[in-house]
Amino acid sequence: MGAMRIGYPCINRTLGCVGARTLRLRSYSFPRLEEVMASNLDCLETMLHWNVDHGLRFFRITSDLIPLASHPEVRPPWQERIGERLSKIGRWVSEQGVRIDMHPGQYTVLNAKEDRIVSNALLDLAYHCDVLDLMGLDRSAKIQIHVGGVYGDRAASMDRFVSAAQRLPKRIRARLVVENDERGFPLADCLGLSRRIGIPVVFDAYHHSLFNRGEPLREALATAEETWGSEDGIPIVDYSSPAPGGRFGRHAETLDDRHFKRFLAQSVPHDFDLMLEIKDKELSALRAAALAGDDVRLIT
DNA sequence: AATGGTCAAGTCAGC
DNA sequence: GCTGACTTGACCATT
Repeated sequence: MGAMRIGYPCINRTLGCVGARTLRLRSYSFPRLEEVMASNLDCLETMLHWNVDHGLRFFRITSDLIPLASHPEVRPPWQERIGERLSKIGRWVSEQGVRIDMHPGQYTVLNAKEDRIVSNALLDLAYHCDVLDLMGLDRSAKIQIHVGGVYGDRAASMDRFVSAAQRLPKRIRARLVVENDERGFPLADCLGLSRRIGIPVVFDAYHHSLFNRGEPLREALATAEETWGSEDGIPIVDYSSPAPGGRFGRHAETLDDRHFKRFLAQSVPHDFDLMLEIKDKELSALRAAALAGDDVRLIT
Protein backbone atom coordinates (compact mmCIF):
# COMPACT_ATOMS: atom_id res chain seq x y z
CA MET A 1 0.00 0.00 0.00
CA GLY A 2 1.28 3.49 -0.84
CA ALA A 3 1.62 6.11 1.85
CA MET A 4 -1.44 8.24 2.29
CA ARG A 5 -0.80 11.91 1.68
CA ILE A 6 -2.69 14.26 3.97
CA GLY A 7 -3.64 17.77 3.01
CA TYR A 8 -5.71 20.80 3.90
CA PRO A 9 -7.40 23.46 1.81
CA CYS A 10 -6.03 26.79 0.70
CA ILE A 11 -5.03 28.55 3.90
CA ASN A 12 -2.30 28.16 6.49
CA ARG A 13 -3.09 30.07 9.66
CA THR A 14 0.22 29.33 11.33
CA LEU A 15 2.12 31.21 8.66
CA GLY A 16 -0.35 34.02 8.50
CA CYS A 17 0.46 35.07 4.96
CA VAL A 18 -2.57 35.82 2.80
CA GLY A 19 -2.70 33.65 -0.27
CA ALA A 20 -6.13 34.76 -1.41
CA ARG A 21 -5.91 38.51 -1.65
CA THR A 22 -8.57 39.66 -4.01
CA LEU A 23 -9.95 42.65 -5.86
CA ARG A 24 -13.35 44.23 -6.08
CA LEU A 25 -14.64 44.80 -9.58
CA ARG A 26 -14.67 48.51 -8.82
CA SER A 27 -11.03 48.53 -7.86
CA TYR A 28 -9.86 46.33 -10.72
CA SER A 29 -6.95 47.35 -12.87
CA PHE A 30 -4.37 45.11 -14.48
CA PRO A 31 -1.44 46.60 -12.54
CA ARG A 32 -3.30 45.99 -9.29
CA LEU A 33 -4.08 42.48 -10.39
CA GLU A 34 -0.40 41.87 -11.13
CA GLU A 35 0.51 43.02 -7.66
CA VAL A 36 -2.12 40.82 -6.02
CA MET A 37 -1.20 37.78 -8.11
CA ALA A 38 2.45 38.15 -7.18
CA SER A 39 1.59 38.45 -3.54
CA ASN A 40 -0.69 35.40 -3.66
CA LEU A 41 2.04 33.40 -5.36
CA ASP A 42 4.55 34.43 -2.70
CA CYS A 43 2.23 33.07 -0.07
CA LEU A 44 1.49 29.93 -2.06
CA GLU A 45 5.19 29.16 -2.27
CA THR A 46 5.65 29.82 1.43
CA MET A 47 2.78 27.48 2.28
CA LEU A 48 4.00 24.73 -0.03
CA HIS A 49 7.46 24.85 1.52
CA TRP A 50 6.00 24.81 5.01
CA ASN A 51 3.89 21.82 4.05
CA VAL A 52 6.84 19.84 2.73
CA ASP A 53 8.89 20.75 5.80
CA HIS A 54 6.06 19.33 7.90
CA GLY A 55 5.45 16.21 5.87
CA LEU A 56 2.19 17.35 4.31
CA ARG A 57 2.20 16.45 0.63
CA PHE A 58 -1.32 17.26 -0.48
CA PHE A 59 -2.67 20.78 -0.88
CA ARG A 60 -5.69 22.52 -2.35
CA ILE A 61 -4.86 25.74 -4.13
CA THR A 62 -7.42 28.47 -3.60
CA SER A 63 -9.66 29.48 -6.49
CA ASP A 64 -8.83 33.07 -5.54
CA LEU A 65 -5.20 32.66 -6.62
CA ILE A 66 -5.90 34.92 -9.61
CA PRO A 67 -8.76 37.24 -8.64
CA LEU A 68 -11.45 37.75 -11.28
CA ALA A 69 -9.55 35.46 -13.63
CA SER A 70 -12.75 33.88 -14.90
CA HIS A 71 -15.05 36.85 -14.59
CA PRO A 72 -16.71 37.15 -18.01
CA GLU A 73 -16.47 40.95 -17.99
CA VAL A 74 -12.82 41.06 -16.98
CA ARG A 75 -10.95 38.13 -18.52
CA PRO A 76 -7.53 39.54 -17.63
CA PRO A 77 -4.57 38.15 -19.63
CA TRP A 78 -2.97 36.77 -16.50
CA GLN A 79 -1.45 33.62 -17.98
CA GLU A 80 1.47 35.27 -19.74
CA ARG A 81 2.44 37.22 -16.66
CA ILE A 82 2.85 34.36 -14.24
CA GLY A 83 3.12 31.32 -16.46
CA GLU A 84 6.82 30.91 -15.88
CA ARG A 85 6.54 31.34 -12.18
CA LEU A 86 3.75 28.78 -11.98
CA SER A 87 5.79 26.36 -14.01
CA LYS A 88 8.70 26.73 -11.63
CA ILE A 89 6.51 26.14 -8.61
CA GLY A 90 4.91 23.18 -10.35
CA ARG A 91 8.26 21.60 -11.13
CA TRP A 92 9.33 21.87 -7.51
CA VAL A 93 6.02 20.50 -6.30
CA SER A 94 6.32 17.50 -8.61
CA GLU A 95 9.88 16.81 -7.50
CA GLN A 96 8.70 16.81 -3.91
CA GLY A 97 5.91 14.35 -4.62
CA VAL A 98 3.28 16.89 -3.64
CA ARG A 99 -0.21 16.46 -5.01
CA ILE A 100 -2.31 19.51 -5.84
CA ASP A 101 -6.02 19.87 -6.35
CA MET A 102 -8.49 22.73 -6.78
CA HIS A 103 -12.16 23.12 -5.94
CA PRO A 104 -14.28 25.78 -7.66
CA GLY A 105 -16.90 27.15 -5.31
CA GLN A 106 -20.64 27.05 -5.03
CA TYR A 107 -21.16 29.51 -7.86
CA THR A 108 -19.68 27.28 -10.51
CA VAL A 109 -22.66 25.27 -11.66
CA LEU A 110 -22.14 23.07 -14.68
CA ASN A 111 -25.68 21.71 -14.75
CA ALA A 112 -27.52 25.04 -14.56
CA LYS A 113 -30.56 25.57 -16.74
CA GLU A 114 -29.43 28.99 -17.87
CA ASP A 115 -26.84 29.03 -20.65
CA ARG A 116 -25.13 32.07 -19.21
CA ILE A 117 -24.47 30.28 -15.93
CA VAL A 118 -23.13 27.22 -17.71
CA SER A 119 -20.82 29.24 -19.92
CA ASN A 120 -19.52 31.09 -16.87
CA ALA A 121 -18.89 27.72 -15.27
CA LEU A 122 -16.94 26.68 -18.36
CA LEU A 123 -14.81 29.79 -18.13
CA ASP A 124 -14.15 29.08 -14.49
CA LEU A 125 -13.16 25.48 -15.13
CA ALA A 126 -10.85 26.66 -17.91
CA TYR A 127 -9.21 29.06 -15.46
CA HIS A 128 -8.64 26.32 -12.89
CA CYS A 129 -7.28 24.06 -15.60
CA ASP A 130 -4.93 26.80 -16.82
CA VAL A 131 -3.40 27.09 -13.37
CA LEU A 132 -2.71 23.37 -13.15
CA ASP A 133 -1.57 23.13 -16.77
CA LEU A 134 0.82 26.07 -16.40
CA MET A 135 2.23 24.35 -13.34
CA GLY A 136 2.95 21.43 -15.62
CA LEU A 137 1.19 18.96 -13.34
CA ASP A 138 0.05 15.57 -14.61
CA ARG A 139 -3.59 14.60 -14.65
CA SER A 140 -3.58 13.43 -11.06
CA ALA A 141 -3.91 17.15 -10.19
CA LYS A 142 -7.70 17.34 -10.13
CA ILE A 143 -10.44 19.92 -10.26
CA GLN A 144 -13.31 18.76 -8.08
CA ILE A 145 -16.84 20.04 -8.40
CA HIS A 146 -20.29 19.17 -7.16
CA VAL A 147 -23.04 18.16 -9.54
CA GLY A 148 -24.93 21.40 -8.94
CA GLY A 149 -28.62 22.15 -8.53
CA VAL A 150 -31.48 19.64 -8.45
CA TYR A 151 -34.11 22.06 -9.80
CA GLY A 152 -36.88 19.70 -8.76
CA ASP A 153 -35.86 17.10 -11.33
CA ARG A 154 -32.88 14.98 -10.38
CA ALA A 155 -32.70 12.92 -13.59
CA ALA A 156 -32.89 15.92 -15.91
CA SER A 157 -30.33 17.78 -13.82
CA MET A 158 -27.95 14.85 -14.03
CA ASP A 159 -28.49 14.68 -17.79
CA ARG A 160 -27.52 18.34 -18.08
CA PHE A 161 -24.38 17.67 -16.07
CA VAL A 162 -23.46 14.84 -18.41
CA SER A 163 -23.95 16.82 -21.59
CA ALA A 164 -22.05 19.83 -20.23
CA ALA A 165 -19.19 17.60 -19.08
CA GLN A 166 -19.05 15.82 -22.41
CA ARG A 167 -18.68 19.12 -24.21
CA LEU A 168 -15.66 20.10 -22.12
CA PRO A 169 -12.28 20.31 -23.82
CA LYS A 170 -10.29 17.13 -23.29
CA ARG A 171 -7.67 18.80 -21.10
CA ILE A 172 -10.35 19.93 -18.66
CA ARG A 173 -12.25 16.67 -18.64
CA ALA A 174 -8.97 14.89 -17.87
CA ARG A 175 -8.82 16.81 -14.59
CA LEU A 176 -12.48 16.89 -13.67
CA VAL A 177 -13.73 14.84 -10.74
CA VAL A 178 -17.19 14.89 -9.21
CA GLU A 179 -17.84 14.93 -5.48
CA ASN A 180 -20.90 13.74 -3.57
CA ASP A 181 -22.64 16.52 -1.63
CA GLU A 182 -24.81 16.58 1.47
CA ARG A 183 -28.16 17.66 0.06
CA GLY A 184 -28.53 17.15 -3.69
CA PHE A 185 -26.49 14.34 -5.15
CA PRO A 186 -25.23 11.50 -2.98
CA LEU A 187 -22.51 9.02 -3.84
CA ALA A 188 -24.82 6.72 -5.83
CA ASP A 189 -25.69 9.55 -8.22
CA CYS A 190 -22.04 10.52 -8.63
CA LEU A 191 -21.12 6.92 -9.43
CA GLY A 192 -23.77 6.90 -12.13
CA LEU A 193 -22.42 10.14 -13.59
CA SER A 194 -18.90 8.78 -13.39
CA ARG A 195 -19.91 5.78 -15.48
CA ARG A 196 -21.57 7.95 -18.10
CA ILE A 197 -18.82 10.56 -18.42
CA GLY A 198 -15.77 8.56 -17.50
CA ILE A 199 -14.56 10.83 -14.70
CA PRO A 200 -13.57 9.71 -11.19
CA VAL A 201 -15.55 10.31 -8.03
CA VAL A 202 -14.06 12.16 -5.08
CA PHE A 203 -15.65 10.50 -2.09
CA ASP A 204 -16.53 12.98 0.65
CA ALA A 205 -16.90 10.89 3.77
CA TYR A 206 -18.57 13.63 5.77
CA HIS A 207 -21.16 14.44 3.13
CA HIS A 208 -21.77 10.72 2.77
CA SER A 209 -22.48 10.37 6.47
CA LEU A 210 -25.11 13.09 6.13
CA PHE A 211 -26.68 12.00 2.86
CA ASN A 212 -26.47 8.48 1.42
CA ARG A 213 -28.45 5.56 0.12
CA GLY A 214 -27.41 3.25 2.91
CA GLU A 215 -23.95 2.27 1.69
CA PRO A 216 -21.56 1.46 4.55
CA LEU A 217 -18.28 3.38 4.54
CA ARG A 218 -16.20 0.44 3.32
CA GLU A 219 -18.46 -0.19 0.36
CA ALA A 220 -18.58 3.52 -0.46
CA LEU A 221 -14.79 3.76 -0.47
CA ALA A 222 -14.50 0.66 -2.61
CA THR A 223 -16.96 1.78 -5.26
CA ALA A 224 -15.52 5.28 -5.46
CA GLU A 225 -12.04 3.81 -5.76
CA GLU A 226 -13.04 1.83 -8.84
CA THR A 227 -13.74 5.05 -10.73
CA TRP A 228 -10.07 6.10 -10.64
CA GLY A 229 -7.96 5.12 -13.62
CA SER A 230 -4.21 4.61 -13.53
CA GLU A 231 -3.47 8.09 -14.88
CA ASP A 232 -5.77 9.76 -12.37
CA GLY A 233 -3.48 8.95 -9.46
CA ILE A 234 -4.72 7.25 -6.32
CA PRO A 235 -8.22 8.30 -5.24
CA ILE A 236 -8.85 11.54 -3.39
CA VAL A 237 -11.07 11.37 -0.33
CA ASP A 238 -12.40 14.37 1.58
CA TYR A 239 -12.86 14.05 5.30
CA SER A 240 -14.44 16.07 8.08
CA SER A 241 -16.64 15.55 11.11
CA PRO A 242 -19.64 17.49 12.40
CA ALA A 243 -19.10 20.65 14.43
CA PRO A 244 -20.43 19.77 17.88
CA GLY A 245 -23.73 21.57 18.34
CA GLY A 246 -23.47 23.10 14.88
CA ARG A 247 -26.10 23.21 12.18
CA PHE A 248 -26.50 20.46 9.62
CA GLY A 249 -23.43 20.13 7.45
CA ARG A 250 -21.19 22.39 9.46
CA HIS A 251 -17.54 21.31 9.52
CA ALA A 252 -15.65 20.73 12.76
CA GLU A 253 -13.39 23.44 14.12
CA THR A 254 -10.69 20.94 14.90
CA LEU A 255 -9.98 17.28 14.25
CA ASP A 256 -12.00 14.87 16.38
CA ASP A 257 -9.22 12.37 17.05
CA ARG A 258 -11.48 9.47 17.98
CA HIS A 259 -13.76 10.01 15.01
CA PHE A 260 -10.72 10.17 12.77
CA LYS A 261 -9.15 7.00 14.16
CA ARG A 262 -12.40 5.16 13.61
CA PHE A 263 -12.49 6.44 10.05
CA LEU A 264 -8.92 5.29 9.44
CA ALA A 265 -9.59 1.87 10.88
CA GLN A 266 -12.63 1.44 8.67
CA SER A 267 -10.77 2.61 5.59
CA VAL A 268 -8.40 -0.35 5.54
CA PRO A 269 -7.20 -1.46 3.02
CA HIS A 270 -8.10 1.38 0.69
CA ASP A 271 -5.35 3.63 -0.54
CA PHE A 272 -6.09 7.31 -1.11
CA ASP A 273 -4.94 10.86 -0.52
CA LEU A 274 -6.93 12.58 2.17
CA MET A 275 -8.10 16.20 2.19
CA LEU A 276 -9.08 17.38 5.65
CA GLU A 277 -11.85 19.93 5.41
CA ILE A 278 -11.56 21.19 8.95
CA LYS A 279 -11.56 24.78 10.02
CA ASP A 280 -8.23 24.92 11.77
CA LYS A 281 -6.59 23.64 8.61
CA GLU A 282 -2.92 22.78 9.01
CA LEU A 283 -3.13 22.11 12.74
CA SER A 284 -5.59 19.28 12.24
CA ALA A 285 -3.67 18.06 9.22
CA LEU A 286 -0.53 17.71 11.31
CA ARG A 287 -2.36 15.84 14.04
CA ALA A 288 -4.04 13.61 11.49
CA ALA A 289 -0.71 12.84 9.88
CA ALA A 290 0.70 11.87 13.25
CA LEU A 291 -2.27 9.61 13.96
CA ALA A 292 -2.16 8.04 10.52
CA GLY A 293 1.56 7.44 10.84
CA ASP A 294 1.06 5.42 13.99
CA ASP A 295 -0.23 2.43 12.08
CA VAL A 296 -3.70 3.20 13.33
CA ARG A 297 -4.93 1.58 10.17
CA LEU A 298 -3.49 -1.78 11.15
CA ILE A 299 -5.25 -1.84 14.49
CA THR A 300 -8.77 -2.70 13.42
C1' DA B 1 -5.41 51.92 13.21
C1' DA B 2 -9.72 49.73 13.94
C1' DT B 3 -14.35 48.60 12.55
C1' DG B 4 -18.17 46.78 10.19
C1' DG B 5 -20.77 46.50 5.95
C1' DT B 6 -19.97 44.47 1.53
C1' DC B 7 -18.37 41.41 -2.06
C1' DA B 8 -18.36 38.24 -8.96
C1' DA B 9 -20.90 34.51 -8.73
C1' DG B 10 -26.06 30.30 -7.69
C1' DT B 11 -29.42 27.53 -5.32
C1' DC B 12 -32.81 26.74 -2.11
C1' DA B 13 -36.10 27.48 1.60
C1' DG B 14 -39.16 30.41 3.48
C1' DC B 15 -42.05 34.23 3.17
C1' DG C 1 -40.91 37.67 -6.59
C1' DC C 2 -37.84 38.77 -2.86
C1' DT C 3 -34.65 37.96 1.02
C1' DG C 4 -31.46 35.57 3.70
C1' DA C 5 -28.61 31.42 4.54
C1' DC C 6 -25.06 28.98 2.90
C1' DT C 7 -19.70 29.93 4.43
C1' DT C 8 -16.11 32.90 4.87
C1' DG C 9 -12.04 35.77 4.26
C1' DA C 10 -10.60 39.88 2.64
C1' DC C 11 -11.66 44.50 0.81
C1' DC C 12 -12.46 49.14 1.63
C1' DA C 13 -15.05 53.23 3.19
C1' DT C 14 -15.52 55.37 7.31
C1' DT C 15 -14.24 56.76 11.59
